[in-house]
Order: sequence, then C-alpha cells, then structure tokens
Amino acid sequence: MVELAVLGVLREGELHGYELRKRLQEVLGPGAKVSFGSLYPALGRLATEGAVREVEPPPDSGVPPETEGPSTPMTGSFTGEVAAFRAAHASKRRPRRGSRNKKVFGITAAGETRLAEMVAEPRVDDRSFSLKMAFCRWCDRETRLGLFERRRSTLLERLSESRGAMGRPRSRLDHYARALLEHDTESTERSIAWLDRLITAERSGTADVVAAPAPIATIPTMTTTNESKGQAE
Amino acid sequence: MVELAVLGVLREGELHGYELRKRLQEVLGPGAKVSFGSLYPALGRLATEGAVREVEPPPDSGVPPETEGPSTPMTGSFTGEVAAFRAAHASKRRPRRGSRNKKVFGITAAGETRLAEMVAEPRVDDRSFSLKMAFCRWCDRETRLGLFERRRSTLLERLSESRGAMGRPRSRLDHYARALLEHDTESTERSIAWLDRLITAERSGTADVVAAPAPIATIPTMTTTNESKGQAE
DNA sequence: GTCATCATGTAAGCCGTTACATGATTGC
DNA sequence: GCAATCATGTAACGGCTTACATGATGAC
Repeated sequence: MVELAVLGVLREGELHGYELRKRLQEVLGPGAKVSFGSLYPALGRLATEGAVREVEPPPDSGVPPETEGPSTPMTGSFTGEVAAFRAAHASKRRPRRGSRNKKVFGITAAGETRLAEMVAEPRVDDRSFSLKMAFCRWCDRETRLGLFERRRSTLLERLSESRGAMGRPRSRLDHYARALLEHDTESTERSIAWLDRLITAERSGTADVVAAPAPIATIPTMTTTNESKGQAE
Repeated sequence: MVELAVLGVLREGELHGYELRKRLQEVLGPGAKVSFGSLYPALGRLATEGAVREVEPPPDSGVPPETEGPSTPMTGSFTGEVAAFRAAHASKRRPRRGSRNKKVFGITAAGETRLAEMVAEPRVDDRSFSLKMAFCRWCDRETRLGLFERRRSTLLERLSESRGAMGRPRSRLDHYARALLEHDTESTERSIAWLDRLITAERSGTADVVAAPAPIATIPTMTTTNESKGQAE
C-alpha cells in the first residue's frame, strides 16, 4: 500500500521523505495520513529492492533528468552496498544531501516496472483501488479497463448483498441501521454508474497514456464540468 | 472495532461465536469480514472484562436451541430462518445441536454501559462511524446528535481539503486522478447532505430538551486529538 | 466410516501507528 | 543562543488476517 503510493508519487518527480509525505497526503486523499514510521522503512525497502534510489538533490529547482541504470548496480554484493551506505552515513559531510541534510529519492526503471505491476495486480482491495486509479495513467488501456471492471464487479456484488439485506422480510433493522444501509446502497450505485462512464470513455477514447518518460505536462484543465466528454487527453 | 460490533450484536440477543460471525458480516456491511482469529480473542477479552458472559443455551430439547427463549425476544430472525430452512429440507430431522460444544454469550449490564460509551466515544474514526451509527439506538438523542455532528464536521473538513486540491492552480492531476477526486468530493457532499437530514430529523423528532445550537459543526478547529480517557480501545 | 459443516481456538506474521530519539537549519 | 520547524530514523506496540490444530455433529 504505502510502497505503491511512494512509487506513484516518485514517478512524478524526485522528492525527499518529508516532502513525499505531504504529497502522499494529497494522493491518499484527506483522512489518510502516512506516518514517518511507515514511510521511511518503506523507502528503505524500496531502495534495497532497487525500485528507488537516492539521487543528488538538484542544485536549483530544475527538473533533474530521469537517468536510468543505477550507478551502483544491483548485481553488486549486498554487503558492499550496506558498507558503502554506512560509510557514507557515518561521515558528517553528506555529498548526497542537500542544504537541509535531505535524502532525495528518485524512481528507477525497475521501480517503474514495479509500479505498473502493482497497479495491474488483480487482487481486489477496497483500499488500494483509489491508489491504483490515481496512478493508472502509467499503464496501458487494457490494464486500466481491467482495473475499472474488477472494481465494478466488486461493487455490483456488494450492491446485491446490500439489497438483499434491505429487502429481507421482517428485517430487524431499526431506523438508523436502515438509513445507513440505504445511504450505502445509494453510494454504491452511484459509484457503479461512475465506473460505467469511465469504462465507456476508456473504450471509446483514443487516449493511450502509455508509460513513456513524458515530462510532467501541466494539464490545461479548464474542465467544462463534463465528465462524460473527457476529451481523452 | 470488533468489540463494539460484538457488543452491538449481542445487545440484540444471545449468540455463540459462529453465529455471531455471520451477523457481524451483515452489520459490518458487505466487504468487511471478521475472522475467527480476531473474533474469539475479542470475546475472551470482553468476557474477562465482564462486558459479556457465557450463558446457558436454552435446554429445551424439543426446540432447536436457536429459537427464542423468554429472555431473548429478538433472537429469532436470522437463526430462525436457518432453522426453517433446515426444517423445510429435512423434514423429520431435528437440527438440535448439542449445546455442549457451543459457547453462547450474552451481554451484561456492564456490557450495555460499555456499548453506550463506545458509541458515544468522541474520537473520530472513519471506520467506526458506521458501526456506531448502527447501534446508536441504544444511546440517547444527545449522544446521537453528537455522533452525527462530529461526523458531519469531519466530512466538511475533508470536503474543503478536496476542493482545495481540485482548485489548485498548478495541479498535476491527470484525467484519472481528477475523476477520482471529483467523485470523492461528490460523495462527501452527498454524505453531508444525508447527515443534515438525519440531524434535522433527530432534532425535530420530539423537540423536548435539546434545543441548543451545536457549536461543533461551525468551528473548524478540531480538538479531538487527546480525548482518550482511561479505557484505551 | 467418511466427508462436509459447525464450532472453537492458537500462532505467526503483516502492516501500520504512536512515541521516542536525534540532528540540521532558519528566524528572532 | 534558543525555539520552531525541517528532516530522518528506530522501537514498541496494536489489531487483524492467514494458516494451523482440534474436535463434535449430521448426512449419505
């Protein structure tokens, strides 16, 4: 979960942990906070796996090139890397860190692959759907359609359960439980309709935002409030 | 979480663990499953605390023990359906299951108090709201209003964050992230409207005592961080 | 007599949080 | 120089899930 989010955010640009967390708040949506206690270990894991690597902080606020091919190849010995890390960490003068002793991370080519895999992973998970969708632009259209349709069928199943619970004879639901269930049911219905629109747009659209190292284009979203006519970037 | 659900379900009638789990599925809504690995320890904890106690299943041999006893008037619905189903398909069978291997639990007076406290507990928690609402009938109107209004203010805050994220000028949101955010925002708006209706209905239900304007909804400063009292949950 | 289901539990592990510990940089 | 903030980490703990272990009962 956290790793998916981290990769997704880093895919858009290099950041250090502290900044990353702020971006994560936005991406995970309001209400979900990522603590440092999970963020930093996650970064460490991803770095060990080679999905992420520490990069030199930009001297100015230009976008650093997304270089690939880690300077320290993964084929090297693990202990060697650890030793190098420790040696670097022990010395006070960190060439890798910026003015504020920051560790700036960037995604690697392996990390981009990993991110795409994570988005494509077919396991249905209520919590991770939003995350997957937030980064599904890095996948091809088929993968996106799979994601949307899996979600849709999950919600459909849930809807039938809810309706079954509502329609039961002599139901024991009191006023509050019933109101809750009705609201839930309605929300599910709306989500399904929303997904239907997304799926239709995805099928008919000519857009294919295949994961190319495209620069971060500022989308001129003067959205004319039409969700059905998403002019398919 | 689980304990609140267990108390809430047991408040409606005595059950043993296996049945409890089925009811829990309904109460927690589709998609949330409670595993035995968390249910049984929770029951144990509650029993140790005295919120729940093991009761004797009805010793009536001619009737399946699941059907209602004199002290459990509402127990019949779900298990009654099962019994009826069995009776219909296995006419002469007596589905009486030896009560030896079942541990039937009932709520105690302390448990009822505890349940009411849990529903009233002011800590905002996204997951537990549904649960609290599902059992809020066991509280008085003030408590219910507090619950609804706390939820409302949480959603309001979230809504303003969402809108802020949507309206940001240099927003890097692509088509998918934006669609997600818009759908989320709309859902939040609808939930707030729903809560407004609930609150109005609650207030006008029998406008007797509570006529005080709630200060919670208007003040954005949330002071809900340090509400935990003695009983940690 | 054997299998599916009912029924109760325990153990290991995942994933995340809170709380703690440390240090660098900036503003006053 | 002192506090607030920025920044990175570690340790302890918590809750829930999965997998495992056990046994009773009813169906065939």
